[in-house]
Amino acid sequence: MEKADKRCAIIRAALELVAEHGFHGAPMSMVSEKAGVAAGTIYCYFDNKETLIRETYGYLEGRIVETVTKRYPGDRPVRERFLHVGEALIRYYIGSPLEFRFLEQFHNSPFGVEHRRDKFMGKRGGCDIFRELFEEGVSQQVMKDLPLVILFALSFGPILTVVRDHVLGFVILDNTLISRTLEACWDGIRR
Amino acid sequence: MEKADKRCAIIRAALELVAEHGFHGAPMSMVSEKAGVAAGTIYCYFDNKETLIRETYGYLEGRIVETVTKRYPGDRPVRERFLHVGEALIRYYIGSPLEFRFLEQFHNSPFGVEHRRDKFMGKRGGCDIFRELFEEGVSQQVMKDLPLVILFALSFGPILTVVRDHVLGFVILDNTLISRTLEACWDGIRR
Amino acid sequence: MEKADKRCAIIRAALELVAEHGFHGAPMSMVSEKAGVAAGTIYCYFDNKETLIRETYGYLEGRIVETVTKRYPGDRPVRERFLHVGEALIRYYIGSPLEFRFLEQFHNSPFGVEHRRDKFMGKRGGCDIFRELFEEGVSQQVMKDLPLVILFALSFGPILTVVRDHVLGFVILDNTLISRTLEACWDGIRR
Amino acid sequence: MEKADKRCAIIRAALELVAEHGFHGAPMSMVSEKAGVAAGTIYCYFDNKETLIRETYGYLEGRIVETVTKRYPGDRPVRERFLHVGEALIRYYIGSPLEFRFLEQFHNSPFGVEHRRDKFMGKRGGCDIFRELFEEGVSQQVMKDLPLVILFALSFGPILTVVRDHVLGFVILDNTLISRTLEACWDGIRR
DNA sequence: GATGAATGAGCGTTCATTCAT
DNA sequence: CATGAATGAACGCTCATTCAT
Repeated sequence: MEKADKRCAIIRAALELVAEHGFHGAPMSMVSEKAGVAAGTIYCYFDNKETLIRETYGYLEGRIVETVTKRYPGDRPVRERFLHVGEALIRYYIGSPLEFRFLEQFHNSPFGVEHRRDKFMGKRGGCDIFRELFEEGVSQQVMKDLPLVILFALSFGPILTVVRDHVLGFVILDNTLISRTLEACWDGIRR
Repeated sequence: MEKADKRCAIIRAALELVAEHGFHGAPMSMVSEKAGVAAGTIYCYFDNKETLIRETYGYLEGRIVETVTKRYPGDRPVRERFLHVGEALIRYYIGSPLEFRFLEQFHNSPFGVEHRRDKFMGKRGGCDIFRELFEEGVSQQVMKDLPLVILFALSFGPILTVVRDHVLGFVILDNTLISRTLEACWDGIRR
Repeated sequence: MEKADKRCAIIRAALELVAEHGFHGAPMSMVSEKAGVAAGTIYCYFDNKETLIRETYGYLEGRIVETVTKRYPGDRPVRERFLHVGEALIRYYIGSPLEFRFLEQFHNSPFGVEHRRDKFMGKRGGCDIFRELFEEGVSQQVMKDLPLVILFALSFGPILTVVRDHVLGFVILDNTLISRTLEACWDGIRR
Repeated sequence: MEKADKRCAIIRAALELVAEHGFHGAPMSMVSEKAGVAAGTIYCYFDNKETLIRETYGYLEGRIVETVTKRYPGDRPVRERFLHVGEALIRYYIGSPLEFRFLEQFHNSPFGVEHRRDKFMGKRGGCDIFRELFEEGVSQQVMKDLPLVILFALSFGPILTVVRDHVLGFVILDNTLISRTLEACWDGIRR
């Protein structure tokens, strides 16, 4: 196995175990077993468990930014861009339920809170696209004049909840349901 | 100390510790210490840690139902009832950040998922009032004709997100912001 | 087994294992096994390994002070008192080779150095009797006018070395050899 | 890099790390890093960690013998030779605190004890010069008629202790203090 | 019922050593 | 010879749970 492959296998294993059982239900011994490496090998690639989880998160974040950015209609109206972003997110999450569950676990851990705070406090990351979109929406007066945080909540709150319900089998998000849900979100934030 | 008091003290201690440090940051020994009882005593009242956490959750659920039900304007229009429920929830959570944090921890644990599944699959609980409200909203054609799960997501997704942001200090929810947020939620679900 | 007995058994086990194999050759698992308790039990009595070792040291220090103090001829000339102290030390160490080895290990560990520094810097302990003796010796002009540290080295350096040689079997310290060695030490420090 | 250079670099690295952090604070990986070689390379030169430490000790022993032997006034009286040896040792140790700390660590490890035993039991090493000096001192009746081991203890016990105190900063050994200390040692062993 | 000392499986992590390159 | 990624046994320590009192 190549070096990069091994690193990747460890991240995959961590991803899956954390997604299924949470941070504390994913002992390093289990991660190493699932990745097919020895216990100590993980520490050749990651300083400690926290770092492993953070880097797994970073890896996912990259993929999501990629997903959302791809074919982003930067020159279309705000509404259309919003719907694009929402749909990209929902489709990505639905297609990668493990990733989705991992992200939920991460966001709900101390790391996640800290991470959000950092990002919020200015150290931007891939979220700039969201910020720009909403700021433009407000300044063009097509969105309600609410704090960004509230607009985010009105948009991503339902999206994440809806995806969770889908992943848990409480609803099946087909194409029409996805678009109707996103339209409803738009109704929530639009003027 | 009375028997009921002791039981209650244990639940309070569990609540606070889980809220502050998460499930795995709340060892039984710490719970017993905070509750002012011996380590073994907890097991006189609860079979094991899982049960303790579940019952703590049940206790909170009861209080929330109480909160939402109190002064519930059952004879007023759907919109008004929705706003009442939403405001009751937000105010309760904001006034009881510990409870809110506990609930978030619980919902994001394996227990939480299982719990939601049980409730969804028919074993109702205190959520009937929500269900009734939304079913009526749909049948009266004042709400969008979407699955209940989606309407829940459009309503409680933003509410919980917004409260979390408040608790973490990313925004301050004053009276006007609360009502404007709830109006926006209503825009999302109304026809 | 009584509570105090268990604590004592753990200290004995730590003492023996550290004496024989050094700090790092005395894993907690071995200590617990030797003490006849479970691994976790040690932590009911001591915060961590460091504390266990420190308290073991403290226990020994107490016994030594006791030994040296007992029948200490406080009203006799400095020389006589010096010989009493030296002989008490040598006899104690020879009679308790395990204790002696432990002390050597301790003194040579980071803890030991720190401990000496603390004591030296003013936080006195049981060594006051030594300090008094030597200060009086200097002021009465029966000892050389050298810094206390040097006088200590001239006295305890040989004593500890000689005991070590005895314990390792390089020499057998009988009564005459003990007293002749102490006389030689006295020759080293006396005016 | 030459083969001999590499070997030497490894020994230097081991020496420094053991001196600073003790045997167990000097992992092979750290030694290799400090020496500027790969982890596995050490095993081209030394069978295992124990061997590395032993050979590091041997290297130091050689340097010390060299130091003590240089300008050794073999034709001068015993007293003078003793003072030369003592001063050479003290000056060497003080000038090479790392070496001194390593030696202390070594002497206090299981290896050290075994090493002393071997040497004592006949497999002589560089200590012959000491042995000769003291044997001559005794036979000329300028030294006390005590076993060699005791005379060694009376000489080197204080010397090592005094140097340790200097290295730890408890005293500063200037020229006069060195010579006065050595005179005191001589008082201890002389007739 | 209540206690809390005791348990021991399991955790995250380290590091001497190996071996394919 | 030299490399350094990989190994896995062993470490110190935690904590849910038990049970004699």
